[in-house]
Amino acid sequence: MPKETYIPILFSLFRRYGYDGATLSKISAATGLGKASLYHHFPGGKDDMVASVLEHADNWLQENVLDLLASEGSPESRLQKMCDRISDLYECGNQPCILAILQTGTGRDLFHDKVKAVVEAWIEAIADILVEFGIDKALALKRGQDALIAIQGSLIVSHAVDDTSLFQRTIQQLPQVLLRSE
Amino acid sequence: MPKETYIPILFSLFRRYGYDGATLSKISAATGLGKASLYHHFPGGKDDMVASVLEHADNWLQENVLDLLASEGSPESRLQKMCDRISDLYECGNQPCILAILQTGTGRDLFHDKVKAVVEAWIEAIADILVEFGIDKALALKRGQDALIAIQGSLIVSHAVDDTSLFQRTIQQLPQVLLRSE
DNA sequence: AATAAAGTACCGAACGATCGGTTCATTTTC
DNA sequence: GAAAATGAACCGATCGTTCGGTACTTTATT
Repeated sequence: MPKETYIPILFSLFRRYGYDGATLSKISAATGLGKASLYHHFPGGKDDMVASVLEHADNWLQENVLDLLASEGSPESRLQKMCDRISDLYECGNQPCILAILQTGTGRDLFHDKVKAVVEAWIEAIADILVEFGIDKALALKRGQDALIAIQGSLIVSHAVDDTSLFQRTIQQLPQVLLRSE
Repeated sequence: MPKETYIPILFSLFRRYGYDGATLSKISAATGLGKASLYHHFPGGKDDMVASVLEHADNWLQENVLDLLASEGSPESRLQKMCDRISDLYECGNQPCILAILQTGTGRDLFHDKVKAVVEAWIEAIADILVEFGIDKALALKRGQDALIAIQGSLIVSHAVDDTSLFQRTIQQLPQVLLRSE
């Protein structure tokens, strides 16, 4: 099996258990691969696996959000589509965000720069569409930040209180919150 | 030294490294205590330490937020004070939230119920003060949730992009956002 | 077309290091 | 002197990692 086969499995493991919690034993069991085989696909070991997962997430964001936000259609419909993709990514609020998870423990020191770059790109893409909509640039940037805050926060709180409707409500009202004139 | 002496150290270790990342070696080094001494104060081992930290955080929340929100003064000033305490707790956005951290890895399975209870109590305390202010009960509950979402989300995003002004801005505007009539 | 060489995918076994946890003799404190 | 607190050595288990090697497919050489 090619290396790409195991990326989704690694992705779900790392965002569930974090860098320190996702042990090679767990990874071996989940992928069905022996530890030695894992090192065939990812010579750099666990760090290599996380880096591959992050790269995969970066590509996903580019294709499903950034390109989408820069495409044609009304700002409302584009933001609406983004929210749909986001809801898929986090499985309606049932799955944590790898970007948030990787800010804890050993993972933070190793991948902070990459996480930062991805989050910043995301924020700027949202800000861009708001500027295009006619919103002041400084305000657009703040709202882009607020969008990420709402996404990450609703994921955290939804998991904490075991209620994904919280995440879904937040995502559903996100487009109008971002586009509101006030 | 009494056991309480080490709670703040454990607190800062666990919210920085998470359950799996905060190893006994790190804890021993940070507290200056040998493992035997740690097990004297916390016979239940690491789980006992985390439970004590969570209990400490629960007490902190009770004294600095819940009691405050239920005290006298205008809703604005009480919410304002809560935001000040919150800013202290998270050191102006420089420190993560233990409640968010403990939702990852091994810690999640062990402490999810306790985390859930603390977060729910927090949400309800905010909702109560909004009801007292004259806001509809259902809306007040949503805004209580939104408050926690804003706090947790701004912490995550601030750490991600290395900019605590994001957290500070969110906290600063929280009272008027919660009390807005609309 | 037959054969050699190279590459891909995988695994069992073991490595040294560190994990969380324990034991126990000794020191400190009152 | 009794009780609390501690340092040091140690436990089995697990950590991430490496090694040597097998099976199979693809490419290159003749």
